[in-house]
Order: sequence, then C-alpha cells, then structure tokens
Amino acid sequence: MMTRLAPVSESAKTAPPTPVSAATQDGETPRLLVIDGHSMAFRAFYALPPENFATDTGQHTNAVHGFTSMLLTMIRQQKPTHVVVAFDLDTPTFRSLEYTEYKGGRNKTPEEFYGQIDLIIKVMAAMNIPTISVDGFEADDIIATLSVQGETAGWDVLVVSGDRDAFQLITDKVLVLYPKKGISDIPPMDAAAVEAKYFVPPNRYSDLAALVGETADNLPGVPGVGPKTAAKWINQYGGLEGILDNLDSIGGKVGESLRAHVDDVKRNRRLNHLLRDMELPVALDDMVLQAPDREAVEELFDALQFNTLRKRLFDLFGEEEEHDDGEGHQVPAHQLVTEAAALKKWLAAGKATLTAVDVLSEPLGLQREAVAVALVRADSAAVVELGTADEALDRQLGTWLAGDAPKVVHEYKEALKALAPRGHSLGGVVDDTSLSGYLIQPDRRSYDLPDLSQMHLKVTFAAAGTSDAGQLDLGLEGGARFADAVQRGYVALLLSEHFAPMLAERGAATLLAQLELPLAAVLAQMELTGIDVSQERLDALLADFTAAMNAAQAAAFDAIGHEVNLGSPKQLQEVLFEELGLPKTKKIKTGYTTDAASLKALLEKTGHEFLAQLMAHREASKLKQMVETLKKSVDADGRIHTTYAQNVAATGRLSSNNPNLQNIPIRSEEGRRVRDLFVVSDGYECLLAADYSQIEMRIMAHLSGDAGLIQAYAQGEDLHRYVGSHVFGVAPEEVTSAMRSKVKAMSYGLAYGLTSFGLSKQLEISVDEARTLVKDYFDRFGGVRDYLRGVVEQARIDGFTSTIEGRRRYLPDLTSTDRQLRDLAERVALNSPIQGSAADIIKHAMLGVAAELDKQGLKSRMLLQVHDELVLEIWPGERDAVQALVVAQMGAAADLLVPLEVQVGVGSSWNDAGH
DNA sequence: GCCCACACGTA
DNA sequence: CGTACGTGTGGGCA
Repeated sequence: MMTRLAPVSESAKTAPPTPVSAATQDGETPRLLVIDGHSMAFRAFYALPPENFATDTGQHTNAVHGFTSMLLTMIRQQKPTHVVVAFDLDTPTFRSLEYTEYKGGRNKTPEEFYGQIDLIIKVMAAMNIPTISVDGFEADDIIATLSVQGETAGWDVLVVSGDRDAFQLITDKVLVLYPKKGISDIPPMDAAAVEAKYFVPPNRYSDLAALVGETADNLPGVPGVGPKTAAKWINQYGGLEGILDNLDSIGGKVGESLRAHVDDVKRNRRLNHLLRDMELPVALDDMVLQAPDREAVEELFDALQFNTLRKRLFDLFGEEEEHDDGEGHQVPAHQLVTEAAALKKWLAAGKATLTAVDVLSEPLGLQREAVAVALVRADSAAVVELGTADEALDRQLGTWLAGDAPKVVHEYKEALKALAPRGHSLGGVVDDTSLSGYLIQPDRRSYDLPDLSQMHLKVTFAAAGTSDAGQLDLGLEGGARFADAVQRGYVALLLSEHFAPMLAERGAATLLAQLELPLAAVLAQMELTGIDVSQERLDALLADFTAAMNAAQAAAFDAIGHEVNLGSPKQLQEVLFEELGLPKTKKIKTGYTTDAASLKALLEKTGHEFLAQLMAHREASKLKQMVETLKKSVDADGRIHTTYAQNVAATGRLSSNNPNLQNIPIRSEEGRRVRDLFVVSDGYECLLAADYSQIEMRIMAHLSGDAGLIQAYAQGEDLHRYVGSHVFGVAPEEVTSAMRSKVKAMSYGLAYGLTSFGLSKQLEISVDEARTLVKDYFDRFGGVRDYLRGVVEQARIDGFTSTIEGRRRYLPDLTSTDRQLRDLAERVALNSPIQGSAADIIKHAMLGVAAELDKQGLKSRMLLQVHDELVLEIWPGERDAVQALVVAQMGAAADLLVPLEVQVGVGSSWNDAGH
C-alpha cells in the first residue's frame, strides 16, 4: 500500500536566492524598477474596496493586495533585473521642518489603511525585494538618488510613482510610470510625453510645478497661473531663474500676481527639488531580482489569505506549486511485524539508517500508554503492536528502541512517557522535530506535525480520522491508525532532513543535541514521577476557601442590599460605577476596570464595605478554584503529574500545564496554604527547594559587563542596597527601605524595557521624578545603559536576539513602522536575552543535577522546575549529598562574570522547603 | 461548543 | 506606556 502525500515541492528545499532574469549575465542592460511605496499603496487602497479584502482577524488588506498585484504585473510586463521599493517615514523631513504646512491639509488616513504599509514591507521581505526609507527624507529623494545611480551605471530605470514630482527625473535612461487612477497599464512617461503634456522638458518640470503649485503637497502656486502660462514663461526666459531675473518685464495681471507671490514660488522650488546624492543603505547590486523566500511567502500569504496572488507569484518566478519527481515523497508501505525474527530482519536491513519512530498511545488514567510503534525509513516501514507482541518480539523492539540506532521522533518526551508503562525507553534520538522546529522559529503557536509540515514542506496531511489519506485501511483492524503513524513518521523524517541545514545555519544544532533533547528525557522522568499531594489537606483547604468565599459573598450582598454575580466584571461595573456611583477607574475596552489594584485604591478612597468583601471574595474564590483544579489533577497514584511544554515560551523557558505548577501562590499567607498541599512522598525524607538568587540581575551584570554591578556581586553585597547607595549618593547603611524598593523596581524593570512612565506609575511618583531616577541610575551604571542600547541596535541589524547559549529569538517588528509594534519588539529585545539566558542556565543545571544523581547512584529525584527553582525529593540519608550536588550543579551551570548564588531549603512540604 | 475579554497566580 | 506564561469565569456568538 502506498499513500500519496500531496503536494510536495522539491524546489522548496533547495531554491537558493538566484537571479530570475538572465539579462545581466547576457550582458544586456540592467533594468531597475524603483517604486514609490506609499504613493502606490494609496493608489491600490483607493482602487480596491477595503470591505472585500480583510483577514479573519479584521486586518484590511486591500492596499497590500493591490500593491502586490501591481508589482507582479510590473515585473511580468517590464521584466526588470533589479527591483527596489522606497518608503516615506512618518518622521519630520527637511521639507516639513522648513515649511510646517508641507503636505498639510490632507485628509486623515482612513482607518482601514492602518497596518497595510507594514504588511507590504513584510511582503517585500518575503519576496527578497529590498525596501529603503531614510529618516528625514522622503521616498522621492531616495527615488531621485536611485535614478541617478542607475543612470550613472548605464542602467535603464523605471520609476513607478503617483507623485508628479517624479517627472523631473525623466531622461533618456529614466522613465516614469504614473498610474492615473488605480492601477492600470498605461505606458511609461518619457521626455516626449512630458513635453506633450506640459509643454516643458522634464528638467524644467520642477520650475513649472513651483509656479503652478501642488495641491497634494499643500504648496500654493501663483494665483491665475496655470501650466500653460507657466510653460510659456519658462520657454520664453529659459527657466525659472530667467523668469525671476526678468520679473519686472512680465506684464498683465498674472505678472502682478507673480511678483506678489514670488516668495511662494521660490519656496516651492526649494521644496520640490529632489535630492539626488543621498547615501543609501542598499547598493544597486543588492536590488537584483531574486526568487522569493518561499517559506516566508507561504506563511505570510496564508495569514493574509492571498491565495490567487500566491499562485501568480510562484507562477511568475517559475516555481511549481507541485513537483513530482517520480521518486521519494511517497509514504512507504508498512508491514505489521508480529515476530521477533521479522523485526530483526527489518532492523538489520537499515542498521545505521535514520529511522523515524512514531508511538501510538491510548489513555491510561490521566497519562498515556503506548499501544504500537511505527518505525519508518525512507523506503520501508514496520509497525509493532505492543499489546499482542510476545516476549521475544517485545525484547527485540525494546533493545533497539533503547539502543544507539539514530532516530527521529516528533515529541520525544511524550513518546518516552507513553513507552515507560510498557517498560521501554528510547535512545539514540538525534532529532525531535517539535524541538528543532521550535529552535528554528521559537514564537510559533503550534509545532504540530501537520502545521510544521504545511509550513516547511508544503505538505498537507490531516490527523488520524479526519483525513482521506488515513482512511485507506479501514478494513484492517487498526490499519488506519498504523498507516497514519507511518505517515507521521515519514513526515518527521522529511522535516528532520529539512531542518538540519537550518539548525546549522542558526548555530542551534548544539542547543538541540546538548540541551533540549537530553532535557526532554529529564522532563519526561520528572513528569512521570509527579509530586505527592496531601488529600486531607486538599479537602480541608477546599472547605476553608469555600466557606471564606461564601462568607465574603454574603457580606458583599449585605453591603449593597441585593445579589450580584461577583465573578462578572460586567455586573460589577454596574454596581460600582452606576449604582454606588464610585469614582471611575482605569478605562478598559468594556468600560472601567475592576482589577485588584483599582479596588484597593477605591477602598482606600471610599472605605465602602462592598469593596472589602469583594476583594476578600476574589482572593478566596481564586484560591478555591485553584485547589479544585489541583484536586481534579490528582492521578490514581495520589500524585500530580504536570506537563512541561518545552516549545511554548519564545524566550526558551519551560511552561507548565495540566495543571500549571509554576503559578502556585507564595506571596500571600492564605496562598501559601496551597503550597503546603505539596508534600514529601511516603518513604522519602523531605522535599528540597533550591533557587537562584537574583539570576536575572546577575545575567544583566554579566551581559552588560557593568563594573559597578559586577563589583557588588563579587563582594556579595545586597545588590539593591548597593545600587541604592550609588544612585542616591548615600552610604549603604543609609539606604532606606523606600530607596531600596525604588531601585529594586527599576533594576528589574530595566530588564523588561521599562519606561519612565511605567516606573512613575509603579512607584506612584511623577514622571519627572522617575526620569531623574533613571538618569541617576544610568549615570552610575553606564554599562547597563550601553548594553541595553546595544542590544536593541544589534537586534535591529541581525533581526534577532541571542542568549548566552546562542538561542535566538527573531524580532521582525523592530523595523516596523507601527510604533506600538516596534516599541513592543524593543522591550522584547531587551528582555529575551536575559530571560532566555536564565532559562538556558537552569536547563543546564537540570541536566547536571540529573546526571549527578544518576552517577552517584542516589535515589533522590527531581520533581519540579519553576523557572529559577528546582524542587527535589530526598531519599533518607541523602540530604547532604543531594544538597551539595544541587548547589554545585546549579552554581556551575554557567560561567558568568558574577557568581551564581543558590539558596536551599528543606521541609516536609513545598511551602516548608521554601524560605 | 468556540472565542474573546478580564482577572490573577507565578518567575 | 515592564517580559514570559496558564487557567478560570462570564458573556456573546453560532
């Protein structure tokens, strides 16, 4: 049985950026296509109805669609060898600085246009077409400079612009395409066309425009003077200079008018003169038309829902959507193996061949248990059912699975967990495509095999039961599931092959092999182990919190004289702001916030009993709900087995779910009672919690190399006290707790991209005060300022940030023209290296701890990870040894310029082990 | 049943 | 207008 997998593109895997046109190689004259981005985007916007072009998320795309369509047409018709797009920035230009009304009076940009320029820039990036914008200058200046550069190089230049100022650029070699309305295929303007229309040569067009004026730019001309009069004067006096030299000899009413407005004319001429000698960030040769970045186009056009455009694009660039080379990319037939000898034979046939392993599993309590294993190679596949396998077959399989034979898996950790109840392990895993996909692109929503396959291979296949492809074997028992598993394995194999060069290019191969893959095995063990919870405490706590919640609710109802759903922010707004007429809080989408901070402020202001009870209810119901969730998560073994997600947090952190054990309360007294639910198992001595002290600040000290911070840590000082003493210029012992908490907030804030505004809000001080605080801080710790500044700059250049282990996070929005997006990307750029490096470090520590426990033959075990904390369970008598090895491994997990300090506590519950 | 907004717990 | 997560509720939609 062969299942056809479609569609598959061979070219997607190769496709280096090669020039599409052979013109330059043939020695023909290069043709440069220069596009005025904003003006063409606007043309497209008004040519297509926005209501017909929008994504599911409501983003309008009519301008993007029209622009892209226009560009494709242009490339097809004009056959340029080089293409570039110039954009304006919305920053002031030398023109607007000279003449504040420049381009004033324009209608407000329609709301539907927002975001579309950014999308166009993304489309250009995906098409490998360079875009240029230069602070302080307009696209017109860039275009003029490019025209001159192209002409000087002996190239043909075609300028596409909706701005008539471009006419001054026309020469023998430079033509202008000026679309009249929307996007039409009118022929380019040459010198003759300009003269036919305006009666002046192109190099005099600016003179004419200065006299006539340009309403689009809010540049009034001479009243009564139109193109005809202007052209007559220009030709009579040989240009504007001649006219100005002979002002007095021009008669009639128009002559008077000219003399009255001569200053306007001079200003117009200064402003419509285009700079032709700018320094541009892109060289002509880098504008060569390349094949599009197929992956990026797929992703972007998927998001934009541009299906016909995608086809047009790939057609234009000669890339087939489908490619059948008659070999490979066909899921191999599989044999159902029922005897050890048959398996042995199959395994021996491809001893050192990379094999994909797909584990089929079924629920077992709240966990899963493997029921079959599919082994997939490029040309053959075998399936082994675990339930029916005899001992010999099971042993044969188990030995091979645990052995060194190179394997590819998708979701290694899940495979390990499902195999464990069968007594099987999995060794020799060289790739887990859910992890390699993550390292390549850490901010994706999903790393499902079908998603990755669609994205990277353009191969569509559906999960079991939903796909036609998976239905072929319904007649055979379990056959469809097996075929599906084989298909998954085959796709994982293809993906792994596809990813290998990408990982290498990003320097992520080591990260995968040395960190993430071994960590997956450690995490699998931690998840399998789980943590014991006290059923008695659980029930008692649930009762307590429920009672507290009910009491608070009753008291709240009493306070206002009627019932209300306290869990409904909407109903609460009614009560608070209309019924009780309390002062309005911070505005949110649905009205005014009722969050804890605002309720607290309201309570302090008004002292209303309802507020106090509402807050009590909030806390109790939150905790009750959390305890309920935990109770539901207790497995048959009386333990809670969380699941760690290794590919969710874009920074490299783990996340925890089902249930989340990384957000168990610790700050409030009541909350800590939840932490007390987690107890040491029978037979073990105690729980041990070890956490890094201020790891993010230490990483900041390391990455910035700031001498002050490094010294503070080297001396083992109280960091915030030390910083406070320097910022406030007092002796360390004179740092008040208010001063300390201010610098503490700021120190941490800096790692998150905090602004003066944000700091002022948090510390409840004025923005000026906050600004001074930041300045004083940076005056004392200049290394931090330089580092933070450099991180963003470097990320803008590279397109990504890196952690100390080289884990990357791509931030395309750093160059977005959307302020909000750009600012957010900058804050992310500040935080990601720090948060991500901390994640790298504790991951290394976990590997070290696991290896050392194993090496020393200890029975103690690792249970939990909470970002900067590890929780272990100590076997009787091993406490000192484990504490020593944990401190040693955590401390040695990275070689920083400052020491890594580890705090340890032990106790019979997680709360007791805290400190 | 699905999705969003809100709220809130952690590092 | 400080980063990274997960989970629960209410409420509007289909």
